[in-house]
Amino acid sequence: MEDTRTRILLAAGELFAERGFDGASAREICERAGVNIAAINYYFGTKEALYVEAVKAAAPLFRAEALFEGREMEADTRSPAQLLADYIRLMLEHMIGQETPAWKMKLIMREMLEPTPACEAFFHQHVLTNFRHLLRILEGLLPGGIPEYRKYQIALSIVSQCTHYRAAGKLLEKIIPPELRPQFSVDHLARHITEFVFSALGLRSSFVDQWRAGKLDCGGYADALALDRNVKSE
Amino acid sequence: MEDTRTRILLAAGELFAERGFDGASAREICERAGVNIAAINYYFGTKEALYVEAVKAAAPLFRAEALFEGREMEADTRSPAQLLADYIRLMLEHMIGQETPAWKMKLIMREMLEPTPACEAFFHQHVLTNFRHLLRILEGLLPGGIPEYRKYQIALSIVSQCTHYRAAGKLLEKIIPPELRPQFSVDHLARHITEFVFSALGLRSSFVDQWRAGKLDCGGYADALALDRNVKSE
DNA sequence: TTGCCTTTCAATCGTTTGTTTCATACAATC
DNA sequence: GATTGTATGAAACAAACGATTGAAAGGCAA
Repeated sequence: MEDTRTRILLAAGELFAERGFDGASAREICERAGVNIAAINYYFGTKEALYVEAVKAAAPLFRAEALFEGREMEADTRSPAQLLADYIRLMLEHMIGQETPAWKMKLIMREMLEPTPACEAFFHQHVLTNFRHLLRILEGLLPGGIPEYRKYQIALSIVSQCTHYRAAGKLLEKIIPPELRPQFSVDHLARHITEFVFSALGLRSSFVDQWRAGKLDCGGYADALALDRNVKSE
Repeated sequence: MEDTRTRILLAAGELFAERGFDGASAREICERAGVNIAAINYYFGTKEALYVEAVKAAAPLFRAEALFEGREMEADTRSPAQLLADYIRLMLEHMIGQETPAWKMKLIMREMLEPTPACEAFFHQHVLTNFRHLLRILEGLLPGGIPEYRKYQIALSIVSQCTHYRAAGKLLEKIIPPELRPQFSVDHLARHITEFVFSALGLRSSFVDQWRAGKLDCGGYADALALDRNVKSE
């Protein structure tokens, strides 16, 4: 039955994400899946092969290509600023959104922290294409003369802010006071990070004004948080 | 001999950081330490107790108090901007600097990603005090009327950029082209992140000008990277 | 029914795990 | 020199691990 294979893969993904490769025993995986221990050997061969399949099942989430799904690359009328805003929101949705299964992103973050030899090449390619997408978006925003390393630094400053909320997830739950937690939803964080990045890039005169005026769509917010209206202006 | 205990603790710290609690076997730890297996029981009781000791040995690194070492809190003449610049640099030095043992920060990041029940309370307290230090620095920079959640968002945007270079360390080595790698030293990153954050906070008119004029010390840099001089100005 | 192939199951394989035991070696104290 | 407390070492403990086996069960065509 194909259903058995799927159940194993799901249970394995959840447990691998929760406790890592060594922490999740084959017996517990099969117990959660409600199948016999031998099934993991029958369908996947070894536990390691099962792990690779679980990572491969989770990795497609981590794609910036989703930004362009349903659109033609050339016919895309979005401004570079809107593209960056969409990118940030897409990342955050994957990180802390409810739609995508939590275990998939957990497993991917685990693979980022310490790459498994079995998944290394495959996974590296996935992350690299995603990162290059962001670099291309930035090239539309930044002037041509900007040195290459600066693009990398800026890109990493952007992705780090997004990934941090899953990387340090358990810890943040305890650091952030409960009454402040509503301000750390996908919507709120997407708005904050986008505004933070735009402001850092000195794009306030044009893009952030559009942003504030509601001409850029990101999370359906209309009101402005007015970052630098509150900031000390000397 | 006290030396044996120390050797075990060091070997355990390195191996726990490398492969996690489950991945590092007690036999391998003792083999690396050059002691008998029974020594881990003799000095620490259980493997778990040894892990706790290893984390406790590594955690003191993660302190913002180091910013003020050798100074009197009240007599500190540094401006809030300089304090933030120092904070960023201190974090980065701990993350990717050569002075502090790499395994200590690896172990701490591992504990951040998935807190061990044994270390949870102890570790939480450590991170929290560090985070509150950053919040206090920000309060000196930002106006009084700014909402609390904004301070948290900004603080997290800052720490995420610093921690990211260790959290995704192995992966970044493959993403960043070799010829660009010199630009990702502690000095270069401290400068980039500080400037990125200052610019984002709208502190360009005062602090960043001082920064560019070399009046703020951070990493000994004198030349300006001139972020927004390169940025498209429409 | 019969035969055949796929799937599931209980039982067990050889390792490796963390932990413990007991005997020994060392150094200091009486 | 005998004794005591500390430290180390080789061996073995039960338990859990991943992997495998051979038999049983199920479905399906002939």
